Amino acid sequence: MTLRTAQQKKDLCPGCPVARVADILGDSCSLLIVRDLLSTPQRFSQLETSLRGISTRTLTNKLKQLEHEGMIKRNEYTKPQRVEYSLTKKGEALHTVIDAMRSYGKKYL
Amino acid sequence: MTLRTAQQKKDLCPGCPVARVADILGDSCSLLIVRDLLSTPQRFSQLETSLRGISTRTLTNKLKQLEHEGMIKRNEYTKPQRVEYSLTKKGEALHTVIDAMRSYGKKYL
DNA sequence: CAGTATCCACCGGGATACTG
DNA sequence: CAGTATCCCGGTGGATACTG
Repeated sequence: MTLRTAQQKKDLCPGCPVARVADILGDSCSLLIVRDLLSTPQRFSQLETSLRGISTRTLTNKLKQLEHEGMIKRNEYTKPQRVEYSLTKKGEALHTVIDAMRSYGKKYL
Repeated sequence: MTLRTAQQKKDLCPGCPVARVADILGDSCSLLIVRDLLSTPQRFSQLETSLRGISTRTLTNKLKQLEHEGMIKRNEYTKPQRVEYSLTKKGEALHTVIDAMRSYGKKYL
C-alpha cells in the first residue's frame, strides 16, 4: 500500500473521529484560519495579512477546502466590493478543540 | 518571504500556543501515535501494525521527533529484546486535545 | 525485533503575473 | 479587492535492501 496522496492518508483511519479532525485541521494554515475567524469574520486581505507570508494561492485553496467541509461561509458584498469569511455552526464548534490546544500550548510548550 | 521548510512554518506564528501544538500534532501520523499510546505503551512493531501502511522510515522519524519534543519515552528491554514507547507527562496531557478532537469528530464529521 | 540507508516519485505551496 | 493561472522548487515519505 502506498500512502502518498491526501486521499490515501484520509483512508488511513476512516473510522476514527480523531483522524478525521486531523485531516481537516492537520495543516497549520487551516487551523490558523479557523483560529482567526473565531474572534470575528474576516476579509480575504485581512487573513492574508494575519497569516504572515501565506501566498494568495494557498489561502484561496485552504478557504475553498474549509468551505467545502462546511466549516466556513463565504459572504460577498458589493458596496464596497469585499468578501467576508465567517464560521458556520460546524466551524464555530471547533473552538473546543482550539481551546484545548491553546491551554496545552500555554502550559507545556 | 518563503515558507517552504518546516522551520519557516514554525516561525509563522511563534507566539501562538495553538500554532505550536499544530506544529507537533499537525501531521496525522504523530497524532495517531499519541492517540495509540494514550491507551497503553506500545512496541515499535505494534505501532507499525496499528498505523496501517506506514513505512518503517516514517514511523522511526515520527517517533524520534516526538521523543525529541518530550512527548514520548523510548524504553529498551533485553529479555526478550524489544522496545516500548510510552507517553511522558507532557505527552499524556495531550489527551485533553485528543478528547476534544474525538468529541468534535463524532458529533460533526 | 527494531531499526538504518539509499533512492526517487509526488505534490504542496512559493513566486510572479494577470483579471473582473 | 479578491482572486486565477502558470511555473517550478524542495521536502515528505513510500519501497526496498540491509544490520545488530
